[in-house]
Amino acid sequence: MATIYEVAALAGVSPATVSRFFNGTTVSPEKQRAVREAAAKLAFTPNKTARRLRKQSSEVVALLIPDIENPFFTALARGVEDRAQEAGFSVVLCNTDDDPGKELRYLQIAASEQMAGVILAPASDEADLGAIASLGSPVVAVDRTTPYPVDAVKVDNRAAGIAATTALFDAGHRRIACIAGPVGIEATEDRFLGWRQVMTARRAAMPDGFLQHANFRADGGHAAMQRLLALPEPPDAVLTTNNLMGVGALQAVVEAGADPARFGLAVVGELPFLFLTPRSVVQVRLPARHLGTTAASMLLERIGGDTQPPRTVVLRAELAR
Amino acid sequence: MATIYEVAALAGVSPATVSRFFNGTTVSPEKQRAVREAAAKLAFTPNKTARRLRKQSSEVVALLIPDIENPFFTALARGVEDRAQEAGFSVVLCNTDDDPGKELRYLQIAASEQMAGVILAPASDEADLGAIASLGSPVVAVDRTTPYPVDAVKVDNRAAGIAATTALFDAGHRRIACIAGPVGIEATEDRFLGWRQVMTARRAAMPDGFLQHANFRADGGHAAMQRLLALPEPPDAVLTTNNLMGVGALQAVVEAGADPARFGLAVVGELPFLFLTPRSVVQVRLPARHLGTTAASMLLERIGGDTQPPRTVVLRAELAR
DNA sequence: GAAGTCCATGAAATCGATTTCGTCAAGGAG
DNA sequence: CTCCTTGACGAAATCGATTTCATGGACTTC
Repeated sequence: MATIYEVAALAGVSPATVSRFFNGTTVSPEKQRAVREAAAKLAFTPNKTARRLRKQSSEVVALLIPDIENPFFTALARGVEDRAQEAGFSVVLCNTDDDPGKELRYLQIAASEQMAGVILAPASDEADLGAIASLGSPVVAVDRTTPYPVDAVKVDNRAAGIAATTALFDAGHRRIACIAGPVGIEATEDRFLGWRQVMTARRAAMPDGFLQHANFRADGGHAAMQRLLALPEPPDAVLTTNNLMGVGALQAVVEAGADPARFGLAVVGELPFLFLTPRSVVQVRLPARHLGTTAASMLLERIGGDTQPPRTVVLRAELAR
Repeated sequence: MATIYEVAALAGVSPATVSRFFNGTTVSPEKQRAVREAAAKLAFTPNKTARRLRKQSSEVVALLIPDIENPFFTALARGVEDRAQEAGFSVVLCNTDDDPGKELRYLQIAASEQMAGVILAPASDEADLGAIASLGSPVVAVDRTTPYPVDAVKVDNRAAGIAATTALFDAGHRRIACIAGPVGIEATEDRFLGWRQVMTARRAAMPDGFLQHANFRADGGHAAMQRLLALPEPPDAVLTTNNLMGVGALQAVVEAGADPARFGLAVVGELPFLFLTPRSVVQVRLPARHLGTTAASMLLERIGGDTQPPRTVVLRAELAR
């Protein structure tokens, strides 16, 4: 790998001039040509590490998501990537597994790698954004918010929960259970609150056991659904507050021999790779990719020097079909 | 962010000693304590950029995959990540979209970022590994091989194609079509060859149109299936050479009103988030995660200085159920 | 007790870019 | 014609770590 010094020597100019050439400062035409030729001959690529050390910043942003195997987050990641790419930034994807420890580690890495910024779907409220924020790197929270004053992009989760539950009511269901995510995650908690609000307003019964907490994956939804079906008086419909739990729940319904077209299922999110799903399944489509592009845009503005007070953008989810 | 100099000053030692403390060289107990305390007080984190510049290497590996929204590749990525994590490495995920241009760009970035190594599912044979290889960073090809002499981890794709096709035969199908991926991708081409081998051996007819090429995504499989169903004498079964094309094909079968439990469908790979799929669907399970961990292990060995000649590891796929 | 090892340590060089500062020459104003 | 501004450009400092080299003291060994 050729260095700027070798290029300078070959071109008969100083390293400073080579640097200027590559960074757009004015350089006389003859020297431009000399540098261009020398660089081409040596296949020179500027060393990003050296540049980063000197400039104290990079063209890399970190994206921290809880689960890379969840299509919601990969779609979101696609959005971030596309937008960042346009602006000449690379994206580093990090899997936090909803583990605050891993999250913290990645945040520290982002800091010590001098990344230009961080987009984070926080695993917990404790996310030590303090560390990052005090560092000057901008942070944008996505999908979930944090108590720290940073930009955020989220979905109107309460409304999503309300829409989904209402749709189940409209389909004639009354005994509607809810499979919610782990406690403490604002996004899915709001969806659960939407469910409760509708249930209360419609004076529907919410017996013990109708609220199940589960991990965010399919196995969690599956187990929770089995618990619901084992109740003395099981529900005739269920709302899951994310997509993968919906997959697991549907699986459990099918396994139990119930007719999935009869049993009411509503999902906040989309059942991924949907094809044989009964039409009766209610889905509230979340703008995953859009969340990503919006978050990336906001981050890029901050990186560009925007210093307005933190904003929160709320996107609407819409009932599919 | 505190620097090593500030720590040194506070601890009353030289920067060299601080560096030695953090890198495990012998330092007297008193100075160890002094450095530890100073570092703690200043919340010192070593600047990775400076370290990387000096050491000419980093603890980051790049993983280049064609499609982050394909569960096969995310599972693979998980494998890579888990293994790398254990060894203290971070993984940077890059989406090549099966675009040789993007792939080349990311390879150059990997080079100029002085990444410790690259794991690559090549988008094309032209992948300019020359650039990377000449650089000294080790490279491991995964899922697909390349003409360059690098380590590789792949699946016995021919056998997978044979197993899937044979299963369709065993289920009584004779008019079996094949939806293959784009030409030039070795992995799926081998699967197609497996199909042809079985068809030839069993003297089954392979009329024009029974071989369809499609892009690797669900929409490609969907369109290809529609073309197959529109044939004057359509097939009664189909093999798709990857998972997402299988999703699309199944969708098309259902839409066309055919009974998916009757129409034979075999997929090399797994239908993701499978639940209502007819039991009759044949799936050849690919060890996605295992491909990832194996590739990561091989890469880590190379990073560790292993210089044996390039190896190719072939994993077996097994018929599901 | 002299000579030879070994080890902890600090000073200074180093990685490869960017950037400040100063110089020098050309061009414009008075 | 002289003074001043402007712009190109090179020398050298800088970013923050690692690493080489030199030194001085403690410890062995004969």
